[in-house]
Parts: sequence; C-alpha cells; structure tokens
Amino acid sequence: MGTQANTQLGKIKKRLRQQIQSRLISQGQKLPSERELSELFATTRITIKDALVSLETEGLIYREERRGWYVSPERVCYNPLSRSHFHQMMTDQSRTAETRLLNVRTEVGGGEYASALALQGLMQIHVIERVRYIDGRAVLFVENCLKAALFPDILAENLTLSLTGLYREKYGYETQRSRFEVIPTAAPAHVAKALNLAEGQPVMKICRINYKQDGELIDCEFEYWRPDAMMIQIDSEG
Amino acid sequence: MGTQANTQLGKIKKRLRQQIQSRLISQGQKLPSERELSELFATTRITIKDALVSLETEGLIYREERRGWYVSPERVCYNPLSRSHFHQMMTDQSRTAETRLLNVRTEVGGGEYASALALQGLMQIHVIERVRYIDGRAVLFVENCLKAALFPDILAENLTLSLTGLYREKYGYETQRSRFEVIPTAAPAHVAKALNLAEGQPVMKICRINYKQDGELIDCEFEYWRPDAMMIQIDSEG
DNA sequence: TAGTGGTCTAGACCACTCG
DNA sequence: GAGTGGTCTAGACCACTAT
Repeated sequence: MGTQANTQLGKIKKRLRQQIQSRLISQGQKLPSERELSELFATTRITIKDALVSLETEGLIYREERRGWYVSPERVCYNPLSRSHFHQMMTDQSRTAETRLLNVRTEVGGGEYASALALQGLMQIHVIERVRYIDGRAVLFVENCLKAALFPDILAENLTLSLTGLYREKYGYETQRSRFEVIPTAAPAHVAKALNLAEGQPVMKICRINYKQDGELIDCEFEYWRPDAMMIQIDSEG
Repeated sequence: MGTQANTQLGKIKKRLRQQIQSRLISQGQKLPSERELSELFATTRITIKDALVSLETEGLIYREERRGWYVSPERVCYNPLSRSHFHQMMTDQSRTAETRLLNVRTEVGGGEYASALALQGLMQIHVIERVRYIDGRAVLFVENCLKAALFPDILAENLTLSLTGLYREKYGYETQRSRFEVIPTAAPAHVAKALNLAEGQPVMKICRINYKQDGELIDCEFEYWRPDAMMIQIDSEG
C-alpha cells in the first residue's frame, strides 16, 4: 500500500472532503482555524496544514492569507478564445463579476513586456493592472500592456470596462486573437498581494497577445488566476 | 514588508533559484538530499521542504517520490487543438518522446467515463492507460476511453502508437476535436503512481472528447501532466 | 542495508487581519 | 488585543528506492 489511505493525513483529507462534498460546510464558508482543527483531529498544526494544502491543490478549498481557509465555490468555465467579455461570460454562468482598477503606469517597455510585444528598440507602453472578482471573491489579476502610441488618451477612459470594447469603440481596432499560453506556476509577489495569496502559491498564468485587423500587434495581457476558481473550456469546430 | 525577502525561506529559495537559473545545477540533475540541504542552510528539513515545494510550484524543480528532487527541463509546448500527434509535436521541439502501455481493460461504463461519453444506459467501453515520456522522464498519464462497439479488435493492435492514427487507418474515423477542458488539480492515486508523484501533488488535467466526421462521439481522453513539464500554447485564426 | 522523501510530534515566535 | 496563518526549531519513525 503506497497510498495515504491509512495515514493520519489521508484520514483527515478524507473526512474534510466528505464534509465539504456533502455540503455540511457550504461554499465560501470558513473552515475552523488550523489550531482548532489540530485539536479536533488530535494532531499537530503541521499535519493539518499538509492536509489543507493537499485539498487546496485539489481545488476544494482556498485560503486568504492570514485570514483562514474557505470552501471553494464551483469553478467557472473560461474560454480564452471567446469573443465575449469577461463580465458577459460570468453572467452567462449566473455569476456576478466585478473589475477594479489597481494601478496604471506608463513606462519604457522592457523584460517580459518587451518580448511579449516583440518591441524593437525603446517604446512607451501603458501597463494597466486590474483585479477581477467573481461573486465578491478576488480570483483574477490582469496586467494589460499596450503600445502607448496606438492608444492616445486611453488612460482618461473608464478602465474597469472591457478593454477590447474600448479598442473597438474608441479606436476602431478589432482584436483578432492570435496566440495564448497557459502556464501553471507560482504567484509573483505583486500578484499574490492583489489576490490575498501567500507568495509562492500556485496560480494559472495565461498570456495572450492581441493583434488588430491589419495584423499589427496592439497589446498583450497577463492573467493570473486562482487555480481553484476556474477551468479552461474550449470548443473547436473541426 | 509582506514579502519573503528577508525570511529564511525567501533566502533559500532565492539561492537555489540562482543556482538553477545560472545552470550551476543543470537540467535533470538531482539536488542534494533534504537532509544535506538542511545542513548546508543551517535549518530544519521542514523549512527546506517548504522552499523546495515552492520552487516546485514555480516549475523550476520536480520530485520523484522517495527518490529526490531534480531540476526541471524546459517546458514543452502542447497544443491540444493540433492535428499532429504527440510524438510529432515533441520531435518538432527537438525532444524525444516515448509511449508505454500500462493497462487495458474492458468494462461497463460508469462514473466519470459515462458522463464524459454521454452514455445512455449500460454500454461496454475499453479503457487504455498509457504513460508518455519526454527525454526519458514520465510526464504524462493518459486514459483513453472508447465505446467498444465502435472499435472491434482494437485491443489486438499496437496501442503505443497514435490512437487517432489507428482510428483513421483501421476504422476510417476522422476525429474532429470538439471540446477540451483544462483543470489544475491533484493527482489521483493511480496517476501519482504512474508518474512517480506523491499522492495529492498538483497535475494539469486535460479532458478531451472526440467526435468522428458524422458527429458521433467516439472516445474521450483524460490526460494528467506533470505541471512543470508543459505549457499549453494555442494559436487561433480570427 | 543505506539513503531518500513522506509523515508526524510538540512546541515557538512573527506578521498580519479584524473588531 | 485576540486570533489567524506564515515561518521556524529539533527532533522521530516509516515506506519505499536503489544497490
């Protein structure tokens, strides 16, 4: 038996899983504290924590840094190829979505931005940082990185709305999705802070590069999702 | 300062990251044991383990259960929409691929299989379990689940080759990809065993459902990837 | 059989959140 | 100020791998 079935860890996971899946603890609800759990299960905090981290990996629970552990709501389906906006996609799934602007800055592109935008030489870019909430929970940190020259005065607009909508209405750019990547990795510090994660916790990173109708690259986007909050779902014709 | 910058954990992570990124430890190479590392850094195994798990989440290192920690090779790019076979995709990236048949069984469909195949009533299915290796490392566990009635005598074929190729050549079925899902989750026991993971470690689960040219559903596939081994990359026209 | 990671005990202090 | 998770110490035994 190489399994955890008969270990403390396995028993604790199994028990908590039962409680969650039978809805004895409901979605979004807080679990007892690690100290309480360690008394309940007559073990140490380390063992409890190992069990919680494991359930977190399954996507059953999540944590808010120094606040506690909570039962994960159902995953939302996310289609990076879809034409519809984030808010629309969530509404279609009977979820409420909200976007907050965190920070905007203009700088000379470098590093990850420069290579994603295929910048040749020095060029100004706008970086727009936003956080998206689903049913009140911060689940997605988004960094949009725009070639400034293509978007005069965009920073004066309402940036909590759909940027692709703004591209179309204000500038006449139709975005044609071209490439995106999905990478499971750890949250960088600024992302962790925005999502109430501890540094180094897992996130799903999605990088997307958008081109307009004439084929010119206009912006790139870095999304960081809480991994328990989503699944990617793509339908393809043929 | 909410960051790890000045903690033991942060320092250990930073130091190991430097060693890896500067190629002082090369890809595929084994790290010193947790006990050795805890002496080197003058700390306990628990702290070392926390640092290693965090680097594992980043995708920088990986573990083989009870064997040790290793530096991750570069991620391969994987396109679930691509028409080309797994082996072809890897060869295109100058990687060597190998597939081994783990297990084959025929059963009456139920549970996850039944719902993925949209089975109505009881029906026999073949379940084919395989492990795929990239450059000698087991990185992908695949479960194919076929409606048995559509594939007479398929179990007598060489099942380490491309199944979609077999569908086409032996049965005249052209698969038209229709839907796939990507879900970050924890490895179930049988997957963990096949990939030398510990139970509960993170994997990328990809579920795909294949239809043939007339629209009939023919099989579904459950892939479980080591998360440090891959990134999903999709190009779309339009 | 020696060595590895996996699990586990029994504590401690710290940084941070919340009321 | 009380409570939380985050970090940390100093050990231990066990299941398994490799030889």
